[in-house]
Amino acid sequence: MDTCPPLPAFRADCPSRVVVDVLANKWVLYVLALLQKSGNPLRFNELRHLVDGVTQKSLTKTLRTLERNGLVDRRVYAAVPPRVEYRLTDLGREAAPLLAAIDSWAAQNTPAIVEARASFDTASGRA
Amino acid sequence: MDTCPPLPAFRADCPSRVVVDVLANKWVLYVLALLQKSGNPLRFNELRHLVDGVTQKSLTKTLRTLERNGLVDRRVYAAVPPRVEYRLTDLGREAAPLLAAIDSWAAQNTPAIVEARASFDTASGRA
DNA sequence: CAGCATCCTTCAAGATACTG
DNA sequence: CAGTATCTTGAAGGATGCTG
Repeated sequence: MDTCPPLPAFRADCPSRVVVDVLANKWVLYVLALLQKSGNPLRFNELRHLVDGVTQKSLTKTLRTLERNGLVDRRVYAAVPPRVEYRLTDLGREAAPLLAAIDSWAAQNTPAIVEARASFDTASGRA
Repeated sequence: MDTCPPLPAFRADCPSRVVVDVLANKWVLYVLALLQKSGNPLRFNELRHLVDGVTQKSLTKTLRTLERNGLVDRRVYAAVPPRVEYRLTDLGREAAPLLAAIDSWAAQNTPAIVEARASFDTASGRA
């Protein structure tokens, strides 16, 4: 049930597949990594500006998905103006470092990737 | 250049953003994780069957992307029938464990996620 | 402030057929 | 075997306007 030996989630009918589908997403990665690095709960508009380039619609959808999958806790405060805070759940606190690690690795290895890309493009572009 | 303090890749104009965009992908995760767990090079159709559910088109595109970004090496053998092997580059060998870790975590925590999801759905579905 | 609703575009992915 | 080419669909994402 919880594992699909020998290779988790590679089979389409494996339950963990849907979990990977949730996590292997750009905005999910940014939101979880940011909530972790922040250490504090973040409000909707805080996330909106921290996750540069995300639209309100995409962020809403991302946060709903994370909430639905038990990775993020959405807390609404009865106040005017409205105040909604998002924080990692215990489950989210486990997953976030895995995604943050990808962001860190990406940042460190961007030059190598950019170089590989340029090399590939020139090799393909010309004979 | 390589880092965007204090939060890598969260700004849209940060170069590492494109690297995250490559890695935060379902098929990329599976291909890299499989190549790592295999330890050996894998042929196109081997990957096609191991990554259950991927279409030939999507796999081709995924592999091209990985090759272009220096994560996978594509080796063609002049033979009949044609033989093409894919293996991790040094860069790919660094990145793969990070993605494999997500797959493992997903497999281990699927029950919790499924439960959270059911809980959320019943709470939303009814008053 | 934190969203939901709507419209519209685009572009990624599936199905299918063909080739070096 | 390992792809490429084409067609079609449908879901993701942007823009805009409105609301509790």
